[in-house]
Amino acid sequence: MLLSKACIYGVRASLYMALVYHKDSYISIRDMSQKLDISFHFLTKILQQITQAGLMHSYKGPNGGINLSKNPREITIIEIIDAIDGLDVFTECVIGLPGCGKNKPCPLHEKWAIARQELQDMFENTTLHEMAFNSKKLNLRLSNEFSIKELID
Amino acid sequence: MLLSKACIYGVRASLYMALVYHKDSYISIRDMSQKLDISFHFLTKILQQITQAGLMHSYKGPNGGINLSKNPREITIIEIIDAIDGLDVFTECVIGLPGCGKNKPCPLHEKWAIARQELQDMFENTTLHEMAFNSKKLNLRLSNEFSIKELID
DNA sequence: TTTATTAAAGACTAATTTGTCTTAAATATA
DNA sequence: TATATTTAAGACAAATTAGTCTTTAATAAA
Ligand code: SF4
Ligand code: SF4
Repeated sequence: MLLSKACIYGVRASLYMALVYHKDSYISIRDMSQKLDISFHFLTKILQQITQAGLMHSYKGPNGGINLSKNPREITIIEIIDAIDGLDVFTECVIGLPGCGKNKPCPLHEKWAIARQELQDMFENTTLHEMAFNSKKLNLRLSNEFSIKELID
Repeated sequence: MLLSKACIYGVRASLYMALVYHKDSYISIRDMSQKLDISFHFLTKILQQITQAGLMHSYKGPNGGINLSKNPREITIIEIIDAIDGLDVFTECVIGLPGCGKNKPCPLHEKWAIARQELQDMFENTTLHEMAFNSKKLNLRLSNEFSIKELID
């Protein structure tokens, strides 16, 4: 698995937030966890990491919740990944050898270095807005249970 | 991490086997575990999986060990990965959504489907021989401790 | 035939990741 | 102020992955 479960849930939640984005209102974690079929408490902890990384804001109390700290056009997927798994996967050796770099590269280096860069580019160049826009256009699914149209109604 | 530790160790061991490949002699797991700095017992279990997948043969008793069941020119890295982690990473959704495919693809689909195919191609098109050949040519390292030249002497 | 060497098998432990639960703190509103 | 709602924090448990150890089986060679 390229990304951990926690990271995957973080990306899904971020995408949901982009779908229902309104600059000045908060999304309840409880509500989101039900819509995305993710454990409420687990999701809470994941969102705390994302919040602590500055990508979202939280607000306690009635009508509180989470919102994106900037426009979804300005948030890329790699920022979510960085907040949860970190970016090691984009710098480390695919067969786990130490000292990855130009000095003593492992045998797979030439190919892997290209592939991991492409993966990094993919996550760097995909914004939450772009994902949300395509999702709505095609009525894709963010969970087994609900289609996007059902989620944003 | 794209590949599990077990899988990574399996690939390193396979590469070592290709480096010292002689059609008719066996490599001791104990010796290999020391040269590659991998736990002997853990490596034994990993090699059992690879052996059971038919990629290597084992032989008990004095001067026994493991050897490749075909020429390293005919073994690709993906065969090792398949024997240990399986190939799910090359077919599944990057954000873990069920039902990956044309019916209800996730928002990242277009980019991820290309990237994961490239990764699969990379592992399918890299043979143990190719890795070993490049490794020897450049005197790369398979472990922290020893350079290739030290390993095959 | 006895002994030493080697892999196979499986029980066991440790570490990490994933997930659950309880309590505390902040906030809105009655 | 009292109550309900919501996130924060952290203890705890379950599941998975990683790693260790012991015993058994096969084989070579003395
Ligand atoms: S492939 Fe190499 S340089 Fe690339 S990662 Fe492996 S060791 Fe490092
Ligand atoms: S990206 Fe899509 S189609 Fe591709 S994997 Fe995700 S759900 Fe499946």
